[in-house]
Amino acid sequence: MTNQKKPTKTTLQTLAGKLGISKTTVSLVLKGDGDRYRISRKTQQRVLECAEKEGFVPDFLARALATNKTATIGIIFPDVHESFMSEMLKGIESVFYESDYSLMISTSGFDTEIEDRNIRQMLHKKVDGLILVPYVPIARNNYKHSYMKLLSKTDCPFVFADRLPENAGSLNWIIQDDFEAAEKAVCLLFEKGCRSIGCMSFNLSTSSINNRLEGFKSGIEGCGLPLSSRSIILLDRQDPHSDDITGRLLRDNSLRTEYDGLLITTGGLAHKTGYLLRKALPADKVPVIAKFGRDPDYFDTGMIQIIQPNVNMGIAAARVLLDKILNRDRSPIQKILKSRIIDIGEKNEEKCN
Amino acid sequence: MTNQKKPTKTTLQTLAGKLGISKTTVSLVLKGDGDRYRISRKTQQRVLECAEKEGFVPDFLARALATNKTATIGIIFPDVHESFMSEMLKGIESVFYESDYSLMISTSGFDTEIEDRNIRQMLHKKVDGLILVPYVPIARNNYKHSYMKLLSKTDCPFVFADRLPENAGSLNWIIQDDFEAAEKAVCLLFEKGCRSIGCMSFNLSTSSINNRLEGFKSGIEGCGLPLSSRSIILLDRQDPHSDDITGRLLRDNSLRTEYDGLLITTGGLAHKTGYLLRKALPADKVPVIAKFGRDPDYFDTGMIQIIQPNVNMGIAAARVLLDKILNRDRSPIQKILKSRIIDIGEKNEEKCN
DNA sequence: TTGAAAGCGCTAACAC
DNA sequence: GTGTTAGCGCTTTCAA
Repeated sequence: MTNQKKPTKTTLQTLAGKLGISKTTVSLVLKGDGDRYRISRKTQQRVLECAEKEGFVPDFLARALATNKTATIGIIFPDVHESFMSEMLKGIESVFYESDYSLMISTSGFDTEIEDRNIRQMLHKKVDGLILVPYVPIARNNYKHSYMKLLSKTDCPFVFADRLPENAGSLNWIIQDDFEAAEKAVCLLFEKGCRSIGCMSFNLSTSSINNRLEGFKSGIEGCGLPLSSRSIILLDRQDPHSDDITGRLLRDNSLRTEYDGLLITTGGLAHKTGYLLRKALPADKVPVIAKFGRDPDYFDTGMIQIIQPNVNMGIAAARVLLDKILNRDRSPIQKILKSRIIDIGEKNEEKCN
Repeated sequence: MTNQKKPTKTTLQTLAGKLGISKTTVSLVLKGDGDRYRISRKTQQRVLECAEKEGFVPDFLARALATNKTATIGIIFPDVHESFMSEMLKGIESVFYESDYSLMISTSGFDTEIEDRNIRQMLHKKVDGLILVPYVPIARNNYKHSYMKLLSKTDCPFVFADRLPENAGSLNWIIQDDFEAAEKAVCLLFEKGCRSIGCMSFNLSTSSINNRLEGFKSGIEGCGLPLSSRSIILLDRQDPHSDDITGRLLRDNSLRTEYDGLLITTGGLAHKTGYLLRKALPADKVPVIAKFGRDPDYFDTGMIQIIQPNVNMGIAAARVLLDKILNRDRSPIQKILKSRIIDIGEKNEEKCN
């Protein structure tokens, strides 16, 4: 009834007091190192029982301060809306769940300053490792990620996923086979009879997009088709109300009619383009479209889909990071995961939610 | 060249030493309390400069241990794939970004034990607050969330979002107007000429679904239509390969033909149903569908959409939580946010990604 | 105005 | 086998 505000949280000290032994012994036993330090079975037993009875849980912050470890992983995404975020996250979670790590997540909302700040914040909060999906601003060719300097001098292990910043040659990363996937998609379009194949993309100077464009070119050449200045359509704006795909398609007549096949490097752009073309052209004039990204469940777009290994990318990134955290070996690990191409009408497992 | 391993991290102590004053003074000044403690302007100036020069950053864990605050918010989602997660997250982030909080996120993957564990873990990690989107297992009518006990005895403020567990009457929560939205959607179907309106839903005993079902009934009665045992179709499985919508639609002929309007309580289910019905029936026999959830960009489903205020729900939940964290007032805050109904063919802002 | 010192609760090197 | 003790780096009360 008096100032019993504090239910006197059970601490190591409390336990030690109750048992009449020292904090050290208790700590050792509770960590499972009892045998290694040859603490008598009897003592161990008593400690365990008492801890159980008192519902002792070691204070996280105190331990973290002492060990400088937080069992927390930081993850930086460019944006929440990218559908691959949830898939990657699933993969990442599945790995870290086992080891009792928590995930601290932040998105940069397409703003490099925020991205920078978020990375700084995570390092400040002492995450044990970092998974980074870098954001690359559109149409700035020589953009340098300012956080690269920060990262270069941190002890905290990190791994890039999906796309790379500049100079990532000797760092850890997991990406997908953008080049090969684009190449194959072009071949598939060719097999379907397309002879005037174009490629449409946002003009992002990031590795994944670059690789897709290169893969496209290689595919075109591999099929013996000509490559012209009109083969690749680069969009400089993501804003639908300005000089982007809508405007281009409406103004440039030939753009609407000169292709019988189109490789589109991102899903959203593909859906929009498909939507516009279907509106603008008679059905038999709409080019065959191949695109990166999976269609939403239960919507048949009639496009060739390049399915990216997002869940696996998450798993791989998490595993690499865990390895770097646990082992002192800092030699870079780099992986390229395979995509899968789903042909038009090919059976795509159905999901329900 | 020698054992200079440690670049001797700058600490309060270091600074104090360099300046020839005490830690206290430095700490006070750096926290901005210099004036309040009437520390001389000159000293303050010196401290600030020195801290700047040395690039001093207070150690997060040490401060957290001392203050028992982590500037971290825990968020529990049932699953990453629910599209509303990314929208809510956007809202939540927008609020906490300002105040320099980090977000620790975990998903329970439709498993109540994991959900429980995750909450426990977040409390253990000393999050300053918790946003919970509870998972409710399908078809278990009397399910009790075991974490309610845990929460009842924690000091950590928390707020429920989107749906409520049992006994949430006196807790903080933000939900949406499921009842009214369902009711209105039914009226809209009626206005469109539907006279045999059914409702299809997963059989989840959670507040949001219950409210939608009640809203449906109320709407039906409001329109003067009869309510029969066949008005509501409850599905007990989410597994598409078992006795769920697919099976029901294929086996039960009348199910396919007895409705001219359908209210469906979740987006994924609606898309699947629409897909199946369009396949099974001639176009003029497919019932008009109203459903919760927004269609994917650039896909016209021809359904009435009930757009839920997900971003705002995130914002509201975050604000409430922040308020509870900063103020000692613990009286519950509860809000119901409005949904918006988009009629078939109504212009829906287009996005590009 | 400023400083000393007692925490916060745990870890780990070292002593007995 | 078990205990002592010095950190980890910051906050905060109290005294000067």
